[in-house]
Amino acid sequence: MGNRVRIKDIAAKVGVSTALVSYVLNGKEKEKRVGNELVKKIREAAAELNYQPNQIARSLRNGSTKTIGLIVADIAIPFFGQLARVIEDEAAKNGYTLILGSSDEDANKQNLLIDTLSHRQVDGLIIVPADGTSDQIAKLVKRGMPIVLMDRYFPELNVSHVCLNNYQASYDAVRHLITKGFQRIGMIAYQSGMIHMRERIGGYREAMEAGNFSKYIKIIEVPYHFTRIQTERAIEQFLSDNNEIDALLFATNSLTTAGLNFINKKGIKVPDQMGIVGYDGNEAFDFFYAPITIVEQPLNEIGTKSANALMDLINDPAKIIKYDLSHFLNIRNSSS
Amino acid sequence: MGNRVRIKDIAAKVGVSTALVSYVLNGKEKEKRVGNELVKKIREAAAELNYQPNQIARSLRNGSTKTIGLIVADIAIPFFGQLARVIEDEAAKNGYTLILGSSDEDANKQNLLIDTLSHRQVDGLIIVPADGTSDQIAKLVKRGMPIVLMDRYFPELNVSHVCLNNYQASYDAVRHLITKGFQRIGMIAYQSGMIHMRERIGGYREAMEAGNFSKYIKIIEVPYHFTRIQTERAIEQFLSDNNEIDALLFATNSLTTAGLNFINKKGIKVPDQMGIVGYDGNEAFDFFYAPITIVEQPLNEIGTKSANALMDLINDPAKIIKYDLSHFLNIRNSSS
DNA sequence: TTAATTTGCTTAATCGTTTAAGCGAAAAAG
DNA sequence: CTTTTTCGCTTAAACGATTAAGCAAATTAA
Repeated sequence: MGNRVRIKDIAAKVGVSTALVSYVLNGKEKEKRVGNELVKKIREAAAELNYQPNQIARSLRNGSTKTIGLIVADIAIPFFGQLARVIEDEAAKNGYTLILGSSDEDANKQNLLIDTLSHRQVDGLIIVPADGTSDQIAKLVKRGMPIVLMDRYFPELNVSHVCLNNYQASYDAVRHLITKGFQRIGMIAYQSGMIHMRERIGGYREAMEAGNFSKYIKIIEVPYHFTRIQTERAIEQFLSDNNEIDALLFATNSLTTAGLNFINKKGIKVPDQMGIVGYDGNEAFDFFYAPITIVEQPLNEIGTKSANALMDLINDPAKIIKYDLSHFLNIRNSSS
Repeated sequence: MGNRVRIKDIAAKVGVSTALVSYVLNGKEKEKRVGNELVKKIREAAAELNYQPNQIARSLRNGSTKTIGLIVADIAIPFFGQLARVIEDEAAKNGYTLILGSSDEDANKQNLLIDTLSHRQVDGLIIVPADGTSDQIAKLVKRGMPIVLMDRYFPELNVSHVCLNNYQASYDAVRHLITKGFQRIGMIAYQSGMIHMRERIGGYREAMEAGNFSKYIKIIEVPYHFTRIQTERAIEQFLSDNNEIDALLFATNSLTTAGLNFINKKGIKVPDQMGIVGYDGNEAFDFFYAPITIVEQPLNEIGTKSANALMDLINDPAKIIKYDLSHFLNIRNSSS
């Protein structure tokens, strides 16, 4: 703490100015033509005193913290945890460190996090934006903050993003179910105006129409909180309708989990009584008696592309990049 | 970026010194007796210019970054993701922000992370220490860095920690299996000198001895990498022995997952042919045809206690706290 | 009326780095 | 032998905030 060694201490020990020490420790001894003898002495003194550079001071002076902020919905959700890990590694390769925040899909929390992180002078932000936060993002961009949106984006904003091609993913999932003979396919999604959810729903809808099953289109959107109970209610509602459903497309991992639990409880057999396709892999779905067919997202690609898009943006504010990546439909027993 | 507003700009706009602005924005206008008129003007100017404090400059001056470093084995593992989330929230309540790192249970990576984070002047560290890093921790402590070890600790060091009472947890799990009539209970653990693993193994061993089943004690320790294949080999080895086993205790979540996959593949029936108890809950284990009995750790308690222990330590370096928390044995079909 | 105190502000140092500018001395060029 | 260039180093400002110290002016006390 108080005994921290500063450049000044090394300078004093060797008997030179702090400038020389800084040059040497930053590897600029050639460029700044520091004498060979002193280079050695400075290196030795730094090692001997166990000098640890103060990145805060350096950040203040350089105007760059080599830090990137990551705002996800909830780091406890494996999908985001895995993305965080990929981003962490990719950032580290380039000398960046991660500062973390979870928004709980809440606009106010997200706003607080953005403030906290930008006060900490992060060089850029990777954000999984919450519903209705287009203004927050727009304001940030106008202030000149490098931003990459991940998992979702705002079509009205010209901001970098790395997402799944959600429309295509849902479309393919439904096509697959139809191919397997399912017709009365229902969908359970989150109540959200965000594009990723609208596209997942849109893909479902259009695939149903393309299959001439418009009359069987049934979508229930549940709120983000109390997912479990709301999902149960949604399924109950599906079941109590005259036109029973014979398959379900779940728009996220947690909806799938909640749904399967309930389907199990009700004794509904998968896939005989109900075909199932979910989003985002999970070990849980491998252990289900009928392993679950999954729309898999390319996590590594999303993470690395997000990190690199941000670092590119930091170096060149004009470099706006938009990715809509492809899914992989991992077909298993639950849908055949 | 370049258009950032500084205290100096507010001072210029109002026509006062930067000192006054700082006093007002920090709520010290009474203490420092700033005139009411100016207080209002300064507040207005700050709002009008949309002043955003520079936490880096403040950190440098104050010698505190209001930042805590969190080093886990892998943030992509839900167990650590959930802990991170709890810590994030608890830290945020006290104005602290999280900086994140994953060590992969690797001493070198951990060392790099510790350097990176301490260069960034984190006020303290919460570490899930990798095997063989006692020296790293000791050195940090000697340097005066506030540290809380989580999930595991080093008995030889007088450092704060928040862990499970792993001995008791394994002991209870084995007692439970014995009660249910299992006798030839094997254990699959990680190859690790870390106390948490030694205690989990120790608890197993002593419960077996207490049940007069010493002769059935069989432990295989698999390396951290290539868990999947190594776990399969371990189970094969158990099965090929003369004394077949009738139950398995898995020392972690990922071992359980790997093990169940293989047991499934081999067509072994749980619990009739093999009783199972694992560590750390996971949705996956609810969906297994025989839901898995689990040693559940009190994640919220571990996280909040770790965060608070660290913040206490930051405020009072003498306040060393050690918790060994209790598990909850969630008994389900896999063991009865 | 003078001295002491209070009020309300400014000045300037400081945190630990980085780096442009400058300055003798030595070496090279004329 | 003088001038120019190169070499090897130091000085000091800057990043943006905080805060101890100081200083007039106004107020109160003596």
